[in-house]
Amino acid sequence: MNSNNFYERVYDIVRQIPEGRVTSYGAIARALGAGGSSRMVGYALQVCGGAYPPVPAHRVVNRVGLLTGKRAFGSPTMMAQLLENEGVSVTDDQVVDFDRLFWDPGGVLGG
DNA sequence: GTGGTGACGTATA
DNA sequence: GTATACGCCACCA
Repeated sequence: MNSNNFYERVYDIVRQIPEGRVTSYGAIARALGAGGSSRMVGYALQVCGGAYPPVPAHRVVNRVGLLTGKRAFGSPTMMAQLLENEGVSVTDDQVVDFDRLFWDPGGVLGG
């Protein structure tokens, strides 16, 4: 399994995020068994640039829908634009209707 | 091997 | 409800 590494664990889940949806670090962390290690999730996404297939890190935000990792895309607005490209509205670096667009990785992986 | 850091989340005052 | 402190654990020096 290529998911033996912690990073790929995160990548695998993030890539499961459907288009036009978003999720939180905590949800991903719990899905991979990290639970309170939500910080490691974002850390992994920061270096997702060397992962393949590419990881839609722009679909991952904090638990309030805030685009905290926007700076990891090279531009402070790139993350928001990528989301808008998929139909996700973003205001003030914050996802609109986050609760509605929220996607639970465990709800799919768990079957 | 030890110390510091971090795209977060939870608990406490 | 707002503000502060802690924990969590993998990566880097």
